[in-house]
Amino acid sequence: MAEENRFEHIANRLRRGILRGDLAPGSPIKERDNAAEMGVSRTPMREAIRQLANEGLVVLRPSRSPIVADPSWKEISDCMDLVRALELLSGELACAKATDEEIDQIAAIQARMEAESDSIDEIDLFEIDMEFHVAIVRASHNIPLAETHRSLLSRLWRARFLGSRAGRNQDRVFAQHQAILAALRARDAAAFQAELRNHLSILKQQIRQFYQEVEEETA
Amino acid sequence: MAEENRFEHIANRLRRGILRGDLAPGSPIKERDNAAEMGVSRTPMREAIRQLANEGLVVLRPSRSPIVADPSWKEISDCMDLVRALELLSGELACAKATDEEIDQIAAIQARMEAESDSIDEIDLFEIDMEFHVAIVRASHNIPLAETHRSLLSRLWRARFLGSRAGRNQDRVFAQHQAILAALRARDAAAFQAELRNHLSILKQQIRQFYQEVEEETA
DNA sequence: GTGCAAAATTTGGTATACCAAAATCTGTTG
DNA sequence: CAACAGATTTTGGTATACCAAATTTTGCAC
Repeated sequence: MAEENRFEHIANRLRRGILRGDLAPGSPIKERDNAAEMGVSRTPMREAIRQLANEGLVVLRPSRSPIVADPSWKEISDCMDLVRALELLSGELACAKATDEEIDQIAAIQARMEAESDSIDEIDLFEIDMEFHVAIVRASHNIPLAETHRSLLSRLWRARFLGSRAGRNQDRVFAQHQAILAALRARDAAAFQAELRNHLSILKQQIRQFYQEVEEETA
Repeated sequence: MAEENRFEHIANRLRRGILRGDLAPGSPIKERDNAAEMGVSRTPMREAIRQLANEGLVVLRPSRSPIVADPSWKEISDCMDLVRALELLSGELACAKATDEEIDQIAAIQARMEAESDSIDEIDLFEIDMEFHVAIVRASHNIPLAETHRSLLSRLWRARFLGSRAGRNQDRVFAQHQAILAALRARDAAAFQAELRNHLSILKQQIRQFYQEVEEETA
């Protein structure tokens, strides 16, 4: 994956920690302590924290330690609405501009997902799911769109992961992906968007359910 | 406006320079030289450059000076498609959720724009135009959406400014803004989106024209 | 025990110095 | 004159030290 600067390395490490839940939402990330702990100076740690901050994974507070973001359901929901809008646009563009090779690649991702679904790690499987969506957006041939989408997805990663784990409906997800793929193959933007809407609305529903359960437990 | 850190100050200054065209697209921004020139150390200059980089205004190259971004027409066009998608979503949400006060505020912005149109600076007028669009997005009550939109707008600022200057059709813009506003007042999402599409397509057309003229001159 | 003021700590921000990699310049050699 | 190897410069990255603002703790007085 190319060269990895120290601060990128730290950022990745922190990101993983946050997304896997090792660093609890709301817990502080002290610049100095954390840097010392990982054996680096403040400088790269600073950059890493900034990076995660503008990915939305940590929040900076004036004169206070940065803390791991703890998004409300509203925030998650807002992000998902945004992701939906971006993927709908991607669908329109991809149906018009994607090359046949790109569509084959997307299909290959889905095939891989189905093939490995019961032999691999929960997290790895989920990563493939994300890849599927990312590949579709990339097929739009709109780079700023792809970048924006990627950044939002990483912000939603944890919520989507927890939701999908709670959901336990792999087969239905596969069917939805296949339907989306078929629409793309047919270059039928309207069908694509309909299927995508359906897929994402189910996903969102799942996550909402998960958040409600957590709230009930907390209350 | 809050407090302004040194690096924010530098970032703003550089941004203005880029957007106004004082720093030509493609010209290098040397960390050290630039820092010395502005009487600060490398540290805040670094942060400022990073900031502008992830706003898309400068591009970082490995082992080379960062340079002022020089977006192609394709890139501008892609960003505008993205902005359009975001504003269309905002319209849908704003029609459903904006408060009457917010709508009044948007109307006030437009009124101010019309009132001051021939007494103020070209750039200031343009700033008000941007404010109008930002206010609509804010009325969606979707913060991630607003942030994403803001970041993209700043990236497009220069292109839109140059396009609008070339266009010289203030009255038509006013009419379009009023139409959008009326749809919002009526909470008619479909009408809102139709008017917005129209407005943005004209804007884009203008910018395209401008880019073509520049290309012809260069060729 | 309570309230408040002063001291100590924590924090972000900045300056400066150093290093290694990369790019560029330079001088020599064929 | 061309090509190539070595030296120099430029660049980004990192470590470290210092400062001021803000927070937190401490301790004294009532």
